[in-house]
Amino acid sequence: MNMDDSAQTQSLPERLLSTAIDVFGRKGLEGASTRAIAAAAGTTMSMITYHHGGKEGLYLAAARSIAEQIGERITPAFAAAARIEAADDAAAALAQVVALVDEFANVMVRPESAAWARFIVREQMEPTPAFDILYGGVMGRLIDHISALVVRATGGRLGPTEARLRTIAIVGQALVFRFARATVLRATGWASIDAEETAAIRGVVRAHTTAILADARAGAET
Amino acid sequence: MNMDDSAQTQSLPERLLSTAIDVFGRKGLEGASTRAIAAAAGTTMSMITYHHGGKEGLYLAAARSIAEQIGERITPAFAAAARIEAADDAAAALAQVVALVDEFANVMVRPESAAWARFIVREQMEPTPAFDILYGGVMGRLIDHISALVVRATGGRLGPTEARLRTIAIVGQALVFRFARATVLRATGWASIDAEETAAIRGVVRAHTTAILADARAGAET
DNA sequence: GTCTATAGTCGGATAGAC
DNA sequence: GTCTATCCGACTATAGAC
Repeated sequence: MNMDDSAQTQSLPERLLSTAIDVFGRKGLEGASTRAIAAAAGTTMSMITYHHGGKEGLYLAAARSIAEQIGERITPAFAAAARIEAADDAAAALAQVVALVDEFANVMVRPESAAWARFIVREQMEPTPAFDILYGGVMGRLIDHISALVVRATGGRLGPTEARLRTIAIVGQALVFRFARATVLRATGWASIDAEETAAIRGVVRAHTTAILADARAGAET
Repeated sequence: MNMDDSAQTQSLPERLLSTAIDVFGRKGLEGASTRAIAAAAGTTMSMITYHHGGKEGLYLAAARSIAEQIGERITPAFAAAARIEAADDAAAALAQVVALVDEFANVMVRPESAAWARFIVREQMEPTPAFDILYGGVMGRLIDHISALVVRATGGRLGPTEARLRTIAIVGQALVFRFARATVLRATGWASIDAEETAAIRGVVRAHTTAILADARAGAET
């Protein structure tokens, strides 16, 4: 239930926020108690009311914080993607999709993504107003950019919906290693996912993404 | 919060069980209240104590019920898979993986899977003793069979761990359409997933699976 | 800004009527 | 087997001391 070591350097509102992402992700909005969150953040429940206006306010603030953190990490990649989208070079677009998905897989297997991944998956299953914050803030843009690149990478023959479905399926390959973590560990017999395991996962996702796009391009040309 | 129309024909313990899968899936073990489950099943809380020995007992019974239901549906497919595993025919194995994943995708997009899919995803994120029931009962066997077929389909060069990683990635493509449903609807602009949408999703998953396996086989032969 | 104390609600378990 | 009534603990929110 504890947070990272930087807890000491964070202000109390920040500490509450990062703890909230973790605990809400594990227990859900109704399953998490404000007492437990406050205790894990080293303070008392009434501080949640004071700083975030109550449990609901803390939950929405947690969603905003997640969208912000992810946005900071991938905005640079979006700029590169936008350049390649404009260039209309299929080979470059394919390479960029593979690079983006590879980076996405890398983020997904790293422990930092665990807390907000759990939070996001819960919002998928039972969306609340927080889902709008997450989708509008980062998820929608990710799909927009990758699917635009997928269209380019396959020679421009894919319709927008099919490109989006293919994008979701491709990204799903990387996502599964985060949200089905318990199954991944059981199936492989791994105790944890460290450097070696990460490399194996990323290699598989890269190989699959390349194979899918090359095949889709060949199919489009026929 | 209501269940299917067959509620009238089910016995009270069965009604409690199917309602519990739905509500636990949405709210989680701690988020769901026994009063809410009992009310949705048209009875009172004390019936949960009587029939399942309390909230925890009901939760484990829900997990057993899920494993049982899925097991009934896929055991026939396992028999066919086992025959092809023994035959060692790469083309047949490839076709069988595509067929299994296609059927899996079909189940994943249908509304019946929604309730137990949510339940399973929660167990992935925060495993409880119920995870052992789910993994041992059905998930492990699914991965065992598909990965054995993947080894055959790619010419027998894949190691067991890589075959399992590839299997998880392939299955992840189908899974994502279930557990990231909210994002799928937003990204495509669909209001729901009916016959036409299901066909589009299955087409994408089939195409990707075929492309991945064909490429892996070609790579293994080099 | 941060804490303690308290009020009011809702949760799960159980006893007992039918 | 099913329900009602009740107990007790845990929860959120809030008032007020420092």
